[in-house]
Amino acid sequence: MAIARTVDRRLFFLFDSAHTKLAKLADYHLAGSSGVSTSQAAVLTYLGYHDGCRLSDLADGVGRNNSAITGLVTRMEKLGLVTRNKTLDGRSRAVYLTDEGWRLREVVREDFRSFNEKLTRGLTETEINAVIKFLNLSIENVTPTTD
Amino acid sequence: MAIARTVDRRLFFLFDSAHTKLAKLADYHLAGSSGVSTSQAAVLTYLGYHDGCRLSDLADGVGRNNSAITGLVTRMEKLGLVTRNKTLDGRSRAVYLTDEGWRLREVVREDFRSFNEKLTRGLTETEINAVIKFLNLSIENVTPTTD
DNA sequence: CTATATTAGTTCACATCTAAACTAATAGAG
DNA sequence: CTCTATTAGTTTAGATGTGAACTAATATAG
Repeated sequence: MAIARTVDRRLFFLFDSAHTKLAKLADYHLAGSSGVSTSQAAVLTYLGYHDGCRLSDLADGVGRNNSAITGLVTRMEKLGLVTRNKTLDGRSRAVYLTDEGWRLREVVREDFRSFNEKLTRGLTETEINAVIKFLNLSIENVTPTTD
Repeated sequence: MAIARTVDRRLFFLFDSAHTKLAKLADYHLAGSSGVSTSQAAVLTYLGYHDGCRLSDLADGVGRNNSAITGLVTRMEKLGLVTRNKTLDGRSRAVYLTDEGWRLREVVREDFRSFNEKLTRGLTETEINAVIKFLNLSIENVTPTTD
């Protein structure tokens, strides 16, 4: 328990550092092929499964708030990757991938296949599952605010 | 292997989502006590162990680049948490915690003790170690760029 | 000793995030 | 049907991050 307890005290900082490095690395990977940012890649990926979803659903799907999504989608619209369309409910907007969006989505998918493989290199199946459990717990169980 | 392989494809996105949530949660925790941001808390923590280090060392220590550190330290200087001092080498600057910085550092330490405990809730010792291994691998082994 | 290379930080432009305040549209109560 | 509450997105202000270009200082080669 002693060792883990020591590390526990810095677990979040460790997590944060790792995230910064991985995000940078992911951007580096993407820059060489699809050219989109990691955040935009997440949007492309999500829309591939939920094309035409509302902005709020997209926000939930990629784990960001509506405000972040507004900016992200606006930039992606300018790049010609997505479109914002009206819905039956006048308050909401549906987001669709454009042809170019679909094309890049495939490039991104391939990028991340190899990237994610690299992430798990050196870990056993059991260890990978522990990591996934930890990440899911972080997302689902540790939330005090509804936002 | 089938299940893990499916998840592997989205491991980074899962990681990214988890990070966004945890960062928000950490900020929420800190806001209620020390009042500093997560990034600033990382600086306070690191300086507690390496008071007077160079800006570049601080950047390495908290996993950010020099540019990010310049801004972060400037804001913290304005808040009276740190000072920038000259060194023998005229190019570099040493960063020191002020008295207020040291005080807040203790508050932050206590905040994170409970926060990190919460993070590991529901995980076994073995699983926690797998997570730590994964994070360390991410930081150390998956780096193609030097910066 | 000078000319060039390296190193440490900063500045700039801009992507990304958050929270809070705001607008617009729908829903629901009476 | 109208008034109020809720919901969906946007806007704003500001913190944070990146990479690239820049300044200043030290190191090193000749």
